[in-house]
Amino acid sequence: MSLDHILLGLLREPQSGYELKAYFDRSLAYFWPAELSQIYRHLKRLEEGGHLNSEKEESEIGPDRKVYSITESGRALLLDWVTDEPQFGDERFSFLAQIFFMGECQDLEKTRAFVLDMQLRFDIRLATYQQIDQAWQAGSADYPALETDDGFHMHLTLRMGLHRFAAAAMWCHETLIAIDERISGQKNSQEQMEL
Amino acid sequence: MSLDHILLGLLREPQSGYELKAYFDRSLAYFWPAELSQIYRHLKRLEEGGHLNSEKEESEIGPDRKVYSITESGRALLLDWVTDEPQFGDERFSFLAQIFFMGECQDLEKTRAFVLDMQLRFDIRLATYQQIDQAWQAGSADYPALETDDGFHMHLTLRMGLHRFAAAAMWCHETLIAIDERISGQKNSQEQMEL
DNA sequence: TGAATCATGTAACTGGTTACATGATTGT
DNA sequence: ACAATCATGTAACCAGTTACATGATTCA
Repeated sequence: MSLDHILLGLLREPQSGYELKAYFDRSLAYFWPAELSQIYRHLKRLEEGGHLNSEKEESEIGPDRKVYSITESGRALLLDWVTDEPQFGDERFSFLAQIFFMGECQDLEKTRAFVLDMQLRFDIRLATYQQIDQAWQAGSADYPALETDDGFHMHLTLRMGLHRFAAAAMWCHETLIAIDERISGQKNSQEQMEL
Repeated sequence: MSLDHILLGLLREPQSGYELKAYFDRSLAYFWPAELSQIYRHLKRLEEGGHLNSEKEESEIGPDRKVYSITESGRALLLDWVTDEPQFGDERFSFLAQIFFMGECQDLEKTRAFVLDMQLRFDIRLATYQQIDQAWQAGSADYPALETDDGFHMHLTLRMGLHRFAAAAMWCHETLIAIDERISGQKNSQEQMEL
C-alpha cells in the first residue's frame, strides 16, 4: 500500500499527476519506481476516499491540468504510515535467484560475465548517488547537518543507497576473485586427471 | 516472471508443491518469498505450457501428492533465464519511503525509534546468515571452495546477504549518531533562542 | 476430541506493467 | 509536416496476498 502514502507525501505542494511522475523519477524512483498509469489510478482512488482534493487548472503550455492537494484526512494517513513499524522483508531480488541456479550451467565463465555486468551496474548507481550527494553538499551551507528535517531525512535515504551499492560492488569484487580461483582450481585438477 | 524459473530450478529433483514451499522457506525466501497458493498456480501453468510433468502419488502419511518433474523444454527455459542479463532495478523498499517522508513528523525521537527497530531487524538477519554460513562451513570439508557448482553459486547468494545486511546495520549505526547530534544541536539552538 | 502437519486447491482482491487512445502546444 | 513535450486517462494482463474449502493422518 505504499504508493498511496508516497503520493500523499509528495503532495506537500499541490501538483498534477504528470508533475508527480517527473518528481518521482528524479528522487524516489531509485527505491520505488512508478508508472504514470499507476499514479493516476491511485490519485483517483485517494480522491474518492477523501484523502485528496483536485482542481482543474488551465495551462498556457498544454492541455488542462488536474491539480491535487492533500486533505486533513490524507495528512493523518501519511503521519500514521511514517510512524508505523518499518516495513521490510518482502523485497524480491531476481538477480540473486539467477545466481542461485547458475550452477546448472556448469560454466563459470558465464557466471563471471554475469557478475562483471552486475559490477558495472552497481558502480554506475554508486557514482550516481555520489554525484547527487556532492551536488547537495555544494548547494547547502550546513551540509550534512541539513537545515530542514525534510532534507535531513531525504539525505538518510541517499546514505542508505551509498552503503547498499558500495557493499554490492564489494561483493562483486570478492566474487570475481573467488570465481577466478575456482576456474584455475578446476583446470589444475583436470591436468592432474590427465597424468 | 521469476517465480516460474525458480520453480523450474528447484525441480532438479521431482517434488510436490507442498515440498517446494518448505524448501523455499528454508532457502530462497530470504530474497524471494512465495505463498503456497501462488506456487500451485504457477505449477499448473508451467505444466499446461509443457515445461513440467506431474504424477499422482499415494502417500502413507497423508493425502495423495502430485509430484512434478521438469521437461526438456522446462530445462531450456531455466538455462535461458540464468544466462540472461542480470535483472535488477525494480526493487521496492517501503522502509526507505517511510524515512523519506519522516521529516513531516518534526520529531526526531520517532526517527530514532524507527532506526533502532531497523537495526534490530538487520542484526537478526545478519546473525541468521552467519549461522547458516557457519553450519555450511562445519558440514563441508573444502569450504569455501565448495565441491559442487550448485553449492558454490548458492553460497554466493548467502555472501551477498552478509554484505547487504552488514552495510544496512552500519547505516543504522551511523544514522543513530547523526540523529543524536541533530537532536542535541536543536536543543542548543533552542537554548540560544531563550537567552 | 481436538490441534498439528500433510496436501491441493479456488476466489476475491490489490498492486503493477504494457499498450493504447486522445489531444494541445512548441520548436525544427 | 513532424517530433517532442505536456497532459489525462482506459483496458488487458500478470504477479502476489489473504481468506477460505476440503480432507487425510498423527499425536497428545
